[in-house]
Amino acid sequence: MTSFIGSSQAERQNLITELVLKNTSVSIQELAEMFQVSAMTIHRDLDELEQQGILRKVRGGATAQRTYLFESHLTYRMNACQEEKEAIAQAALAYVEPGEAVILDDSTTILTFAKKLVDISHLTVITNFFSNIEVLRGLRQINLIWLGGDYLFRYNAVVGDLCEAMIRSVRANTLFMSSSAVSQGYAFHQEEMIVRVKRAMIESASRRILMVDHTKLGKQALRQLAPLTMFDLVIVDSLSDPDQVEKIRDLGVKVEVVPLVKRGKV
Amino acid sequence: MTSFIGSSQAERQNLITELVLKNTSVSIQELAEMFQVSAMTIHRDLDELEQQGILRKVRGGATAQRTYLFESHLTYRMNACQEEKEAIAQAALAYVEPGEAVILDDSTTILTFAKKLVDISHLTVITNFFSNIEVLRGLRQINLIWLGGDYLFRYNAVVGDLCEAMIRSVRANTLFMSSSAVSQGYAFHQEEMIVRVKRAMIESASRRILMVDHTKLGKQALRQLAPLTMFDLVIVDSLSDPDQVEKIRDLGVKVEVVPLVKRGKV
DNA sequence: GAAGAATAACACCGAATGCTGTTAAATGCA
DNA sequence: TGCATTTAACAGCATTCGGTGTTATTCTTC
Repeated sequence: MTSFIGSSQAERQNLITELVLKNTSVSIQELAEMFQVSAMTIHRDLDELEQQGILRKVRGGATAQRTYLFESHLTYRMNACQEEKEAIAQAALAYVEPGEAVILDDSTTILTFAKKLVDISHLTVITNFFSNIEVLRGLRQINLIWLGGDYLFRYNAVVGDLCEAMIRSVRANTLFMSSSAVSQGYAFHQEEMIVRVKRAMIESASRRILMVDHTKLGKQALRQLAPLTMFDLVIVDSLSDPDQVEKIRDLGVKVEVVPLVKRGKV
Repeated sequence: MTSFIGSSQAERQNLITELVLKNTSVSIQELAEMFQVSAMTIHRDLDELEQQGILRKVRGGATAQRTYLFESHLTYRMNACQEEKEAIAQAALAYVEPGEAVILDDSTTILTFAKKLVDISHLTVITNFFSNIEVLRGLRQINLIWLGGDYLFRYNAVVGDLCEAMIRSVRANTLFMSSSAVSQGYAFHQEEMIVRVKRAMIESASRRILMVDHTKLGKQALRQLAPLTMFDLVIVDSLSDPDQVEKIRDLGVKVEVVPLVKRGKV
C-alpha cells in the first residue's frame, strides 16, 4: 500500500471512506499516523463524513453506516468516474435539439450533462435536482421549470406526492436519466422516494435515455426502477464489460458505447 | 453633492441606478470621473445593471429602463431599508411556533425573516423563492417543501399555473408575505404572475401576516394584490407615517409597529 | 479611413475563505 | 479520581476570488 502522505483533504476523506467501508471501522490514531496529520484534522474529517451520513463516529474512531454500503453520498459520488461521465454526457448532447423540452433527473451523471447544455438555445429544462437548477438558472436562453415537492437533503432533490403529481402534469421530448445499477434487464435504485419520481419522469417523456458508467453494469441495488426496455437508448462508456452490453442489446434495447476522451493533464 | 470617491462597488452601482432613474441617462465618462475609477469599471457596472434589467446600455452611456421606474431589481432592493427589515423580521418571529408549517413568499423582507428561522425546530417551510431555499436547505431541523413552476429569473422565484396548483394542494398555519406597496386599503404588486401566486398563498394559509417597511406605505403599484382585510396582522417599522397606520387600523386590521433596533456599528 | 467606443485578455492587489495545528477546557469512561 | 478522548477557540498559512486597471484588439460611426 502506497503512502497517503500529502493527500489533499478530498483525497483523504475519500480514502477514509473506502477504508471504513472495507474494514467496517477505523481508529483516529491510526488514521492520523497513516496520513501524517493531527488527530484534530481526522476528527474534522470524520465529522464531515458523519454529517454526510457515510459513517458514524464512535469513541476513538468511526464505524461504517450500513445504509451506505452501496450508495455513498453525493459529494463522494461526484468525484468518482468523472472522466467517464464527461464522455457519456458529451455523447448525450447529440440527442438534444434547440426548442425541445427535456427532463433531467437527480444524479451526478446528469449534472455533468446539464453543465453542457448552456449553449443550446430555447431549451426547456425540467428537473427536481437542486444542483441542476444552480447550474442552469442564470441562463437566459434556457426556460427552466423546476419541480416542487419535499426536499430531501441527502439527495439534494425534491421528491414525494407533490413532485410526482407535478411531473405527471408536464410533457417532455426527452428524459435523460441515470441509475445506481443496471443488470438483469433492469435499472435499479435503492431509495423508494427517488424510484417513484424516476418512474413518473419516464411516463412523462416521449423518448427516454439512460446514461450509466461502466461501474454500474452488472450491479444491483435494492429496488427495481424500470425494465431497460422502457428506454430508447442506453449510453455507456467504453470500459464497460462487453458481455453486459451484449445482454442489454439482446433485449432489443439500443446501446451506445462512447470512447473515453484522453485526459489532457493529470 | 458629496464626493463619491471611495465608494464600494455596491454603493457605486446603487448610486448609478439612482442617477439613471433620475436623469433618464448617464454617460460613461461622466461616471468615471465622478467616481474616480476607470471607464472599464463603469462598463462593467453598467453591464451588470443591464443584466439585471435596470438600465439599457447605449453607446457612450446608459439610459433608464422604463419598466423599472418603480420596482428596481432584487439585488438593489436587498440593500434598501435593511435595518427596517431586520426589525420587522425579528418581530415576526414571535408568530412562529415549533412544529408549524409556514409559507414564505418571494421578497427581500421575507428573506431577512427566513434567515432568522434557523433556530426553530421541526418547522415546515413552503416557498417559491430560490433565495429562501438557499438559506434553509442545509438545515436538518427544517422540513423544506419547495414549490415548483416556471422559473422567473428577474424575481429568482417560480410562478405560473403549475406553481399555483401546487400551492392550492398544500395547507399552512401562517403566511408571511410582503408587497411592493400598501395604500387605500390594498396591498399592491406590479407583476401579474407574482400577484397570482401571492393570492394562492393567501388562500392556503390559516393566518396571514403582511410585513412592509415604511417606504411602502401610501404607495401604489400597478396591480391590486389583495385587500388588507385579508390579513390578520400587518407589521411595519416605526418610521411609518402614523396617518397611514391609522388608516389601516380603521379597516379593522391589526397593525404592529416595531421600533428600529439601534445599530451597533456603522 | 480615422477617431472614439466597446470588448477581450491579462495581471495585480487585497480580502475572504478553507485547511491545519496548537492549546486549553470540557467531557466521557474506567 | 485520573486518564484519554473530544471539543472549542484561536492563530497561521496557503489558496481562492472579487474587483480593478492596463493594454491590445475589435467594432461603430461619421
